[in-house]
Amino acid sequence: MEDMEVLLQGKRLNDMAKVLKAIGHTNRLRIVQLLLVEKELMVNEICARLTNCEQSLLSHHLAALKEAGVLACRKEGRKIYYYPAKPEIKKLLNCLENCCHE
Amino acid sequence: MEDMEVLLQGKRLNDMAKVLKAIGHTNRLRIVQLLLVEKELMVNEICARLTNCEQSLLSHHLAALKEAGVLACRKEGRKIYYYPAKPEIKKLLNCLENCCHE
DNA sequence: TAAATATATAAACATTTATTCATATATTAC
DNA sequence: GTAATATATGAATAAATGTTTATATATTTA
Repeated sequence: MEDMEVLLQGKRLNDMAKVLKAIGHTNRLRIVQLLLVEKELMVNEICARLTNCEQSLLSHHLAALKEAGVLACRKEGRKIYYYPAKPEIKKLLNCLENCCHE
Repeated sequence: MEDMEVLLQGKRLNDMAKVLKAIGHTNRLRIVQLLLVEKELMVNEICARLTNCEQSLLSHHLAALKEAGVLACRKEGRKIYYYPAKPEIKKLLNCLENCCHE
């Protein structure tokens, strides 16, 4: 019972750390902010708005953000639109911004 | 002017990513949670509460968290107490927890 | 169905971050 | 001032993450 609680805490911590790792990267953070503002964008459009992030690299970033549960996507023909996976993401980013006023 | 805004954004993003990187690690996240609950703890006490984290490694972790502006510390004799650097840290962790209900 | 477009994937390599281990510093106690 | 305690530091190594490059897949268009 105690064991189980410890394990759950551990899993929870892992999930939390995973989200932090996913967005703890300048370009990935920028991607998330971009999608919070624009609601959703296709890969191409995201790529165009970033610096130092070519197609394949962006694809890796998006996969990481999706895997961490930060972004989700939907397919429309050959285009794929990415968007924030849940409203809590926006709140998280707001809190983060508040943490970083100098 | 525009240049400056871009740079400031860049710096802001960097600071934000820095905080995320600092706490995006299971044991460091645990440290922060611990200190949010206990208000403050000396290094030894933190060490005792963690698994897989010997003195020197903990010291490196604490330095990283301090450097990122997540923790602060005060010295009392030969003991050093660490504590959350600002109240926004607690809010950030709360938001993070909300992000990770499954 | 061949070419073009949009995106993903996988392997190789580069860079960063985490961990260990040995040692240093500062403070207190004897 | 020597020993003990509490913590930090630095260099070496190990492990994880980021980036590139080349190629694959899926969809649409001609």
